[in-house]
Amino acid sequence: MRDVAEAVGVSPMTVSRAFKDDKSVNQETRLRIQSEAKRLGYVYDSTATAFRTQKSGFVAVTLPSINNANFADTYRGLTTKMDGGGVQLLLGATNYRVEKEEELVRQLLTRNPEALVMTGGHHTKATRDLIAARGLSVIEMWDLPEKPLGHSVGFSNADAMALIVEHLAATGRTKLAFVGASKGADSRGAERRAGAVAAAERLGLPPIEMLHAGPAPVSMRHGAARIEALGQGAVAQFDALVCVSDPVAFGALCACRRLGLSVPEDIAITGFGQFEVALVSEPRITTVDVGARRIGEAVADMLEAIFAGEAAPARVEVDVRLVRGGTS
Amino acid sequence: MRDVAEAVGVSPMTVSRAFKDDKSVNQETRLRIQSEAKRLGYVYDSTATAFRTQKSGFVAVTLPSINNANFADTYRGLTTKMDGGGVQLLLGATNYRVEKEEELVRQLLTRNPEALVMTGGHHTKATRDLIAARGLSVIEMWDLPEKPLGHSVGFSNADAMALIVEHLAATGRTKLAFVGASKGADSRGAERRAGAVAAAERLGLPPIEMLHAGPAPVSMRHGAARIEALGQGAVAQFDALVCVSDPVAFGALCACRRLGLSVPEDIAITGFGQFEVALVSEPRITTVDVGARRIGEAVADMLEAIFAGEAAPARVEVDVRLVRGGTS
DNA sequence: CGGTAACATGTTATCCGTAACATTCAAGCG
DNA sequence: CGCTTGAATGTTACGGATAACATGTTACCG
Repeated sequence: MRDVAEAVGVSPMTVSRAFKDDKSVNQETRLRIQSEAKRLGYVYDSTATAFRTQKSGFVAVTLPSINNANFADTYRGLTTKMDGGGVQLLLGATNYRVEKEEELVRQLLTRNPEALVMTGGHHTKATRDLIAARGLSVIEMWDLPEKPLGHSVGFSNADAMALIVEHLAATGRTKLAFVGASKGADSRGAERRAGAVAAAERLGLPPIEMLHAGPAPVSMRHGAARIEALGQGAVAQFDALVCVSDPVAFGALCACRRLGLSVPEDIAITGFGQFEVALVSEPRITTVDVGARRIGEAVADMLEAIFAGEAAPARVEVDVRLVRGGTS
Repeated sequence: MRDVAEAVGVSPMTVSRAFKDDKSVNQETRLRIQSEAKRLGYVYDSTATAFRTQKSGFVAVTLPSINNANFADTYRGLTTKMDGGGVQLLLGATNYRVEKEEELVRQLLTRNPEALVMTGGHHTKATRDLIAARGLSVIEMWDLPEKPLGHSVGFSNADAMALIVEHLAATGRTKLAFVGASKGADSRGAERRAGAVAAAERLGLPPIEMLHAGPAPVSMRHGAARIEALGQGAVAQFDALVCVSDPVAFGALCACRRLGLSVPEDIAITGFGQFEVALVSEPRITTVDVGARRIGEAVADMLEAIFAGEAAPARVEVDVRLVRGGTS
């Protein structure tokens, strides 16, 4: 920047101003500076700016996994809406583990992000302390925690799953099995399971059988493997497979087909999250649309308000709705 | 850091050393510093370090889309292998457009990344100039460009697609249609199409019909919509649908089922990329395993070598192999 | 006991923009 | 003509960590 300043014959301060939208710089001077900067191959250094102003221009985001179309949709909603806002997203994956999240948050915080967006409402104590000590704006998404750290955008996984169970009960299904990850790993999955169990009890259905498809994250192959391993006889004892997500449901659907069970005649299958596969598969999978993308957009709106110094709502609940497909 | 130094009764320099693996710090002093830092809630500031040392600790990565399981796998391969290496990935999505890529690279470069990993080998001139002016280490992945900017890790999309066409020809299919994005948008898709066309010509097959499923990116729904829109009669004129990717193939498979065509008896369907859906669907989809994850891992190895100052290979070709499923 | 190596810590200057304040100059006004 | 005002630019002093060099301290040697 000094070089550019000397070449043009002004002070570095003027060059600095010329690169921002400071209107006090003479138009002609600005043009001369810009052309000279280009000629010299000068590239503005965000690092120095971040250092001097103590504003990094980063928003840190944690996702359980990048390899999940739901979270990817949320991320896309976020990026698309924030595009051009002058902030960059700094992404990290927790692999569904709060310990990994803690490590990640620690790492992300060293970059001085101006806000932190986390997926989920379960964190280690150290994570919470780290954040609290900072006075950093926090948004938790995908859950609506009872004790939020700051803002939250999401929905109740338990209530959303109850929609499914109510629908199955209303269509005469009574012998339900829940297909999900083994206990503990994925908190959203656990809440969905709890929601299903509670809804079944409330509706007077027999207890739901638990089919563990392995440690989180579980996807198509795990759903398929679990059902195929059970075998036709065991699966046929149920009249509905309540799956923790659409990919798992799809896996279960394919497995049922291989086992010679027809869906939905012999057995109903439901998913969760409205992944693309649920909309396209034949038959389409009954699921719950949780508006993954809208969550991201709502978070972006909230961030915008926070940065503008406006009052942002502490809690935004996004709508969820049952989407009935051909599998139930 | 000064606060911590004062609390412990040492100079800031000693604190700085204690946070690195500088062995010259007394073990006891280091422990005192660490406990005091923890007590005071001190968090190391990467921004200042990046500024002072002129090393950002960032590796910039561009992907066409985060919403693609193949690229997500590559990214996971990258992160998993680089974990603990002290560098952070700075991710951006180009939405399959070189102009967006240019803007993104411009933005990423202001953060002084120590290396730049880009998906694909097609860039605007401005992008190439920006990178050249920096003398930055570059790795292009997923393609093997004729004129690479630096290192490259990938495979020939055309050759990989030829494996599919050869397989179809060997199993007696002759009336092929290619289902992909409309021309131009996605360079990898375009290369696959070109590869299919060339292979068909070489094998003496009739020219491949082009079925455009819309602008890139195309996924399940686009494949399904294109085939359903054609109708049973038109589709039945072909004996194989060569799809640009597994999701498109899956969409086509579901559409064929809806149209009452049986796969593979009436028509064969092939995908590309070995997405999970290809492995799980019933029947499984014939595809090409391109080792998405291995690409990421190979890039990580290359980065490691580059940072260690070792000689890294300019070009790494990953193996691809045909994976035959039940759709052909 | 002087000398030296090995270890542990301190001092100083600096990375590059920019906030805050100071200055210059021309124009406009009573 | 003196004064004010606004536009354009300059000056100074940082931000937090660290490279390079300097210093102090202990241990051990012949």
